Amino acid sequence: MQWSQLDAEACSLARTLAIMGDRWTLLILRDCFLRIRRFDDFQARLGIGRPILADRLQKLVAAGILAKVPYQERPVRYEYRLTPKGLDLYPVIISLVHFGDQHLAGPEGRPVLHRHLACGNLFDPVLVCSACGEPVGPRDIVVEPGPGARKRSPVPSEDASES
Amino acid sequence: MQWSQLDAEACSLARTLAIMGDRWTLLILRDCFLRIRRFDDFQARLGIGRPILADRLQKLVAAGILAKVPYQERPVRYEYRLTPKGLDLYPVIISLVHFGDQHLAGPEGRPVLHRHLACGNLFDPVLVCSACGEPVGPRDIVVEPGPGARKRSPVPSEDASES
DNA sequence: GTTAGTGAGTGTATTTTTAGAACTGAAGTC
DNA sequence: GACTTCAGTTCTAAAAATACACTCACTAAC
Repeated sequence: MQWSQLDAEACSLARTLAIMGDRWTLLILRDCFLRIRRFDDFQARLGIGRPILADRLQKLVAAGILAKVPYQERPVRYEYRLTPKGLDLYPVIISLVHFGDQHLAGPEGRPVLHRHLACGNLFDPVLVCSACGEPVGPRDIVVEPGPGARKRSPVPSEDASES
Repeated sequence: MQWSQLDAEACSLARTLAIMGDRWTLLILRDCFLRIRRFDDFQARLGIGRPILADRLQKLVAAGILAKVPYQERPVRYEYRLTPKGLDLYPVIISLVHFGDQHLAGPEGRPVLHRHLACGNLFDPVLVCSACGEPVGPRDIVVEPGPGARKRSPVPSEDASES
């Protein structure tokens, strides 16, 4: 399988990874959620090479995750803002951060804490079922083919013919 | 910034990405959650090159996300199983899949659906606050330095010294 | 007791990415 | 007119990922 044909896979994970599966994209997105918006700010914070940054920003714009909007006219300068689609990536970022918090924090503890404005408490993200509101774990779920399924679905059944 | 020093960053996202930030690792993990466990099964399903697969599995074992356990003795053969730490990556996988479901599904619809065994319904994952149980979005949270914070925290304040 | 077959990997050559610096270009500032 | 800022682009060299064929250990068959 080639990287470029990942998005043709009938797998939502593969399609998502086709957009954000490289080293830098998620780091750029992290900064987007921290309200970094300008080219040079990304570059300075991340220490990323300019050509790579330009390429990644362009791809994120093409994917509809960021929007390039002018913030001044005379020399036209653009900044990059999360679109509603981009904002939907928040659970991904938070889940990733939470895993790092749980398992990868050094002896000093977590680098950052998250406070929920609505209730005022420090919190951890919890994944719950939209139907019943209970937390869901890896063994609480069954995967079923959906309308967009193709033969090579993530369900391991392709060896059925030789069993 | 070099890829290799990502895990030294005082950022949980960067540390997590240092383990799983490449093209293949998350795809391998997806298959792990679908109970794929053997070298050749991964290889056949993913179409990944054997050297890359060997490398990634080794790294995941080193990171404590997978465990290599023998499943037969005579020629000692190993399979790769998720550790408890690995199981904690479930929210990451599910969030990524859900983003793909929402925004990247083709006109035919979602490739797979998820059913919650506990309540029996098809569902979407929702991220809620562990303290109050309410859903959290990108603008409902403030980030505060934690005990493991260093000067280069994700909060944009590093230019203070040179301004 | 050679020969073929399987599962799990290595080694090497090739392609891709990436890093890093310098350059462009438009506009404002001194 | 020289200098600076921002947002890139264009180079080259170096690092990394990748594909492909190959090895190794063992089993089963002949």
